[in-house]
Amino acid sequence: MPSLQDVLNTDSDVAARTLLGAFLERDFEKGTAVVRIVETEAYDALDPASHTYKGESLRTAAMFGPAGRLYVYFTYGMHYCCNVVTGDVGHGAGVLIRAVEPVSGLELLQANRPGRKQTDLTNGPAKICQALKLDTTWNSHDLEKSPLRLILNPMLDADKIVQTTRIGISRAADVPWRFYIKNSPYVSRIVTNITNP
DNA sequence: GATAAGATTAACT
DNA sequence: GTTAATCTTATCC
Repeated sequence: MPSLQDVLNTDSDVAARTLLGAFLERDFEKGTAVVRIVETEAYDALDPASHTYKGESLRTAAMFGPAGRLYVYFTYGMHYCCNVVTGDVGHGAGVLIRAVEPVSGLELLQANRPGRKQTDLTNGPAKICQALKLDTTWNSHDLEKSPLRLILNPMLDADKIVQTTRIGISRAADVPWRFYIKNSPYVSRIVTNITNP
């Protein structure tokens, strides 16, 4: 059984496909919630859209660490977003988790985002961090370990995956490194830009 | 020291 | 569809 680090020590666009369908298990005081990853985006050190493009900084240090760890950043003055680190140590790359769907422990997630419809609970990168209660103190957390574990599942068939350009970026906006599971009601937005329909 | 932009969301027209 | 909220970081005087 290969370790998480072994599987994710690869190009971030490959890892972004691999992570579709994977589970995240989050232990809270009141129980465990499980979610399934349905939308990802890849970022790489050679990619002008990546936080790591201009080299390592205090903020991005986690992305330069070993694969299979967490990178959480704070943005727009109020939101956190989480990534799975990929590639070699010293190479700043990772996969942004853009949307997940609840598998179990739904009420634990709802408690963190009260009043939201079920499909609005985790269909965006900052919503996921709210529902799973993640902030920058989780930077570099090893995803093999509780209370937040990443469990990989077999790679989905290519015909279940849709590939498009990434959302909410201005640089390298033409790079088709967004991936999501076809027909998932939890994907963060309607797609206008399908590369592999 | 000042300023602008940002891997977003929710509320509004 | 448009826009306010809100603050860290990078870049530019």
